[in-house]
Amino acid sequence: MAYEEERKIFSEYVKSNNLKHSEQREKILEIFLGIEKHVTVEELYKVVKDKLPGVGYATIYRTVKLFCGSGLCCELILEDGMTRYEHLHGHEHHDHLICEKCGRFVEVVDNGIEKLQEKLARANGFVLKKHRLQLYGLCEKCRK
Amino acid sequence: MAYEEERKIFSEYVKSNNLKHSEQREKILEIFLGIEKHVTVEELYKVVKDKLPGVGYATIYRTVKLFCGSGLCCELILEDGMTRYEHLHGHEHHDHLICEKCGRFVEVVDNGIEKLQEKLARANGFVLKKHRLQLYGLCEKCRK
DNA sequence: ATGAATATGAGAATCAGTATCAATATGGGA
DNA sequence: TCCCATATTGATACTGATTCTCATATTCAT
Repeated sequence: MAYEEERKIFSEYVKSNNLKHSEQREKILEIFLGIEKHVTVEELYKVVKDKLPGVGYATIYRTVKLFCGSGLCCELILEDGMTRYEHLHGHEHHDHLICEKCGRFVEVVDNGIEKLQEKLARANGFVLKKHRLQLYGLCEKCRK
Repeated sequence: MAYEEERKIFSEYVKSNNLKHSEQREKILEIFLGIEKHVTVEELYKVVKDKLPGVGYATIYRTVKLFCGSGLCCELILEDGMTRYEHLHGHEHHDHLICEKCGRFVEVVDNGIEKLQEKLARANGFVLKKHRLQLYGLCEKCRK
C-alpha cells in the first residue's frame, strides 16, 4: 500500500471537514495517484470502473474535487472544454507546453517568467494570486 | 458608417470563402466593433437583439466564428466556461490581468515574458505558435 | 428574373459538469 | 456491539454553453 503521505493528507482533510472515509475514496485516491499524467474525469472513471465496477460518474467528480480541496491536486483547464487534474503533492509549480498536433504535454518552469509576472501585476496595482500559462506549439517529432 | 477597414477585411474574407453578405452579418460586425471590451456571445446577443429583433442565438455564434476566421477577433477562454471575443484588428497582442473579486480586466504586455516564452519553448524542442497567459489577483480597489 | 448555393431562426441535440434523492455506509457514543 | 445521526453513493434529471438540423428565406452570378 503506497502513497502513505498522500493518504495521510487526505485522511486529515476528510476528518477535519467532518467527512467520512469510504472504500470508493480510498480506491480512487490510490488509482489517481498511480496515474502520472494530467487526467480527465472520463479517463479516471474508466480506470476506476475496472476495480470498482459499480462506481458512478458523479462519485469521480465529487472525489477529485475533494482531492483539490485537500491540496493533493489541482485543476488544469485547457481550451478543449475538459478539465484535467494533476498531482500537486511532491510536484513543483509548473506551466505547460503543449503540442498542437500530438497533444503531448511538457511541464516547464522559468523563474524569469515567474518574476516578471509578479512585477507586471504589481506595476498595475494588483497582488498576484495565481496564473495560468500555456504555450502551444509543435514538438520536434510533429514538425518533421 | 465606420470601421471601413474592418468591413473590407471581413468582406474579402466572405468573398474568398464563397460565403455571402447579409444584413445580419453587417449589423453584427458593426455592433461588435463598437463594443470595446471582451464580449460574450450572450452579451453580444442582447445588444444585437435591439437592432435586429428577430436574430437567433445561433447566428451570433456562427457570426463571431466568422470574425475569428477573418482575423478580426479571437477567442478568450477563461475559467468560467464562457468564451469571450476580443478585437484583433488594430490591437496589439496582449495578455490578461484579471481581478478575482470584481472581474476587472487589464490588458498587459511584457516583452521580457514574451521572449522568455519563446526561449523556453525552443529549449524544449518546440516551435511556439501561440500562448495563453492569464494573471489572477486582486486589484487595488478590491484589496481595501 | 432565375436557380443554385448559402444564411437564417427555431428548436432539438450534445457535452461536461452539477443537483436531487432514495438507498446505503460510516463512525462516535451508549 | 448496536444505534443512529450524518455523510456517501449511484442513478438519473437537470444545467448552461455551444452546435446541429432543417425548413424557409436570402444572396448573387448569370
